Amino acid sequence: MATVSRVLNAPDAVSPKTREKVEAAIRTLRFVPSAAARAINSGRTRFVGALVPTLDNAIFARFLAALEHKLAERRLSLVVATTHNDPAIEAEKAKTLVDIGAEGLIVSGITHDPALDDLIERCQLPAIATSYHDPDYHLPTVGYDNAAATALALDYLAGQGHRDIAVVHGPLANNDRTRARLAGLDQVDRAVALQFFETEIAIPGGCRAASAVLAAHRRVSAILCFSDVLALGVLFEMQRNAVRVPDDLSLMGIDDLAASAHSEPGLTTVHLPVSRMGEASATAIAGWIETKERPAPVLLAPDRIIRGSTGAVASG
Amino acid sequence: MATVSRVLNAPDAVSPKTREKVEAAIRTLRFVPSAAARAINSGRTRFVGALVPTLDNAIFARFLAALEHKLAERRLSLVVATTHNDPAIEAEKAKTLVDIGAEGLIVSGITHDPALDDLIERCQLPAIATSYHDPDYHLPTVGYDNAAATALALDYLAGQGHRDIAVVHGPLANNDRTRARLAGLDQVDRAVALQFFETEIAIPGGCRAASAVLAAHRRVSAILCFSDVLALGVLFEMQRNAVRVPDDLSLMGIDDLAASAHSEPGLTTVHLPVSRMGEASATAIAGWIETKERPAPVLLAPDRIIRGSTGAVASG
DNA sequence: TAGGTTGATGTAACCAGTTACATGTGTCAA
DNA sequence: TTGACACATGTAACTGGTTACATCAACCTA
Repeated sequence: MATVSRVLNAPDAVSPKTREKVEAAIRTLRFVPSAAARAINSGRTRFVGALVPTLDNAIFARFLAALEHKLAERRLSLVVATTHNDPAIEAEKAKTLVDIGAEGLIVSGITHDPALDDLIERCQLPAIATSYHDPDYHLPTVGYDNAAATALALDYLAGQGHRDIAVVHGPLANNDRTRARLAGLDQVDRAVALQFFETEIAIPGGCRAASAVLAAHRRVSAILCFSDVLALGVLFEMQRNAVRVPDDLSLMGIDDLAASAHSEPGLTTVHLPVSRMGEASATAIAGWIETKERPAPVLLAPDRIIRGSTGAVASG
Repeated sequence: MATVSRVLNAPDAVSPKTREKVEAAIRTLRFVPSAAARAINSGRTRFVGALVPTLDNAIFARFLAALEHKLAERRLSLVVATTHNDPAIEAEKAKTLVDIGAEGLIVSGITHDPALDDLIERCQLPAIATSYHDPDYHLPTVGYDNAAATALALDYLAGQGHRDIAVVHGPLANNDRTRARLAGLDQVDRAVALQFFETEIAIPGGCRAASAVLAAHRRVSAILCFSDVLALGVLFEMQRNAVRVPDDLSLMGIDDLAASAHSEPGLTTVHLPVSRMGEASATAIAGWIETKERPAPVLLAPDRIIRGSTGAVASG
């Protein structure tokens, strides 16, 4: 028994001929070591859980891809669960992840069910809040400043002379990221009239919002979407209605999806460093698990990307 | 000890007052049951692993979303690992998943490293191959007939009078799905001249392929992309070059992404039922784990979706 | 009141490994 | 030849739960 364990974990400590005998026995007996038995001794299960709103938005897929990749480097696996922005589902799935042995948790934003906070507290579980920045939050945040991102966008549009702007955003319910982005607009010190359009964060949602913008009484010269997915939907709808972008209407997004760089016109947007966020989250949670030391919050700067979908308003 | 276990798993078997005492003790002692210890007894870890080529393509994200959802109904969690279409990485990550205790594996396609087959064999691990259909494969497949999907597409284009068609596809290396789709073209019994363009499966890949198509000596009247992501890239590139779709060139994809229904023009495509595939995979693997009985292969029919991106060739 | 039954609770074996420690064997120098 | 030491290997305790079984008290019936 002990020798088998040594062959598997420290082959050098066993003489070559015993090792070979054991290895032969392992093969003939089809012996497969039990992960649970190993876990009970090491206290390690070697996986962490990530709770994301959805996989349908490429922005989360990109985040998870980076997270998974970096975790794998630290020999950690990734369990994924989707919450559909419902704190109750999030808390429930978090419970399941803990029940199966997750060593840490990655969550989105800072709005959560008390049951989730309680779970993290009780289990003394390393947990990181992403897509958000708040150094005072009770969990370390790894993310960007959502308000700064929209401020960056609106500031640019205003700087281009736009005074009437439609803002297309996702549902406000249970979504602190969207609310923070909304709040960011107030940081811009310019005289701009805003009209707000709430819709589902998906291509059809963008299309519907675009129709609503076109149907609105007050005309706008630019549309700011809080997500590139929405902007892409808007772009398609504009093409359908023969509204030229950016000649008739400027369009700006936030996220910087892969598609945004290659659409026609290319989408002016604010790049959110979700890949780096995935890597930073992986590093933070892995470090926390290994050293037992809570990591510091990480703030990642968003970045304005100017492409062809925006133009200046002819003065006068 | 036994009583604590009973309070947690069968509260009715304990008298109310003992139960309360135990619950109070659990709270004050911050007792959290160990997942590993439970797993060692039940022999269940309650999670399965999925190995997908990438998360960047929305098609896999949609598959995983459905898979995760349906697994959750069966009280199973999902561990996700990406392979980048590299069989060696796939085998390595599969090993990691088994090491941490995955009760089953979901893989893509039927081209794998021998090490993976060996692992599945040795561990007697329930494993399902998706995105493919082959009733004779040594693992049960849950998927669609890739050859049938492209045949459906090419047949439609040929029926619309197209005789010169460009085929834009992803890398052939290590990708049996792409090769099967290529083989499907031969099933179409029509006189059609095909030109092939291999590129990376992503929007920029589609853009580059589109440029290549436009630069080719021989003109085509239609482009068939083996993936909607590619078709979207092609569409953007055509817009950039003022090539009208479908007036100047018909464009057809395969996948039916969310974006495809709402692009301008809407993308004619072959719908691949990846959500149903996710659900069916979840049902199959969960059933296999619970009943120990290997499930039957599942064949899901692809479906032609005609939208605005294709048109008939004017005869003569 | 004795005996049977029921329900609650404690005891200890068990799951499948890891690891500290004890034992055994072989090599080498004195 | 013997003691010292290194190295290999076996033994048993330990991880943290679950569960079969034993025990015991309370209640009901004969």
